[in-house]
Amino acid sequence: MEMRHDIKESVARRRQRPLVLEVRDELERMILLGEIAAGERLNEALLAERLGVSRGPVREAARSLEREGLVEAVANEGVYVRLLAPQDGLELYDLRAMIAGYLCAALAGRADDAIKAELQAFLAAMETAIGTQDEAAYFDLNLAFHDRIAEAADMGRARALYVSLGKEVRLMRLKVLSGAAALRQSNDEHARIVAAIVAGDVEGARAAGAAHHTSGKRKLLERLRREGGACHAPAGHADHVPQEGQTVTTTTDLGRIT
Amino acid sequence: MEMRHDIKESVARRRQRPLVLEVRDELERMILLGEIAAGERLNEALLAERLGVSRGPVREAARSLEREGLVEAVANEGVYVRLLAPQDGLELYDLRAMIAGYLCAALAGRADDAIKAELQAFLAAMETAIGTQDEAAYFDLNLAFHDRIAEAADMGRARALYVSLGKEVRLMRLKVLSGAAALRQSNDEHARIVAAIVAGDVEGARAAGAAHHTSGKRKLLERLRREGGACHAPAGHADHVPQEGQTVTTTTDLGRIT
DNA sequence: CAACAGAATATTGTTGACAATCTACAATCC
DNA sequence: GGATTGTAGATTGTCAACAATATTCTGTTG
Repeated sequence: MEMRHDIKESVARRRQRPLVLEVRDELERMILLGEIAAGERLNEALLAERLGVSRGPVREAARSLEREGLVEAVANEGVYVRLLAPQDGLELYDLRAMIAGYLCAALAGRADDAIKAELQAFLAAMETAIGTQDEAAYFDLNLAFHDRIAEAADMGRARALYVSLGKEVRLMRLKVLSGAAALRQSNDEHARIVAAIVAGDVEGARAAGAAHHTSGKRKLLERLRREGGACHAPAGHADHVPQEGQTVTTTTDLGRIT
Repeated sequence: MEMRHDIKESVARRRQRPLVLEVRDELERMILLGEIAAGERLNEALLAERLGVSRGPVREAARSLEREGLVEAVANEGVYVRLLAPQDGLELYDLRAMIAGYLCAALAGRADDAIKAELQAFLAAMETAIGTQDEAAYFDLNLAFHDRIAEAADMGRARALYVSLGKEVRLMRLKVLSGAAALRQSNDEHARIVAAIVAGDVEGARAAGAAHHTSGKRKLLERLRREGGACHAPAGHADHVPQEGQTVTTTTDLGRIT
């Protein structure tokens, strides 16, 4: 009896991820890549048809994304891609800086030689990307570098938060890692983080990890001062998003802008 | 036409809330109060029947709770109330301490006389509760006090995180606010927070807010040393462990269940 | 008696249909 | 003309049935 194929098929089917996971990933991808713009509404029926599933999994995926902060649901109206106000963005950077510092500190207290070497290899690879002016490669390496730190720190909730907040930040569609000078500064900060982790300097690692993200916030502040407006062009149908144009204040070491 | 405010409010209230919100609140209540024990599975059909709805809203509510960290879904098997390991609890306290410090610092930089007076009134009320040894009242006041700080700090994401992490902590079912000495120490720490906020001392408020939560972590550590075991008495049915080949329904590592 | 295959049962995964609600636009009135 | 009301279409909210999968039970076999 020809069983091989049947068995393989059976195993494949058993490992099939529930549709809601596929849908969630796809929606997240579309949102993060801007294929669905900030402030835009997610049409359940349309998305379901395009993805070849029914509306049930789409609705579940939307609820999941809602709790993660990528979309916002309005009763009897629909779910919208979140449109962040400038002060929301600043807050996200603050939170992310704190958690990054926490993760770096945790890793500094438990890092073994293997992870230390791995992080130093990341540094070298990013240095190479800077040399060849390959910004796309640097971007990917940068992402992998930070995720590796979060993973190695072995802090489940903090890592999840860090990743989740990173996705929220991407809603603003800022291109901060652009230009040779920015890359240069970024990897210098990376080097300080790695040095502190390698030295087992817990507080130094915390400070370096937080500072690296705070510099991203500084770039956002500069852009806000220059452009003065919202982070993203407000779509016509985003009335439910709080967007009062009040003065942005922040309580970190960067002082406050008025 | 001049429509009175209470009428508009009444109409708004009558406007039916989607079932998924009601179900989510009810499930959250049941989990937080321990009516569904940690590690226990949520039976969709049973819950739907008990709540008088169909399974759709129950599933959506579960997805929502999953992203919040209260439950964990396993593909083709069900969603379980999260069972926290001791180290997960410690991590939650750390995160909560950081965010509380952030919120207190933000409030110290923007507090007006009204909120300052309000916080001092909270202090006095909690002092009274200590005097009459009314632990239940102190518990409620304590909750309201911290939520008021989070609200007044006007940091949307940080506040949501603070509240959400607070619920996760409750999964461990610890009774830290018990005994006259504990209440005494707790309100002394509250007083330091309020003093820093009233003085507009941003960094002092951050430190006091963080320290207050760190002392909760210390109590958890003491208990762990004394009892040596898990945070929660392991029920016989609560030893569910996701195994190889199962699709754990989360894209991010939401921590382990043990 | 232990181990195993297979049926029976319970539970989750998914779907399409129907009801409730909102939005857009045309008809009506002042 | 501008505001208001009513209607049609689109979209979300909810449900119950069916399919796929996991679990439990049971009889069989070594």
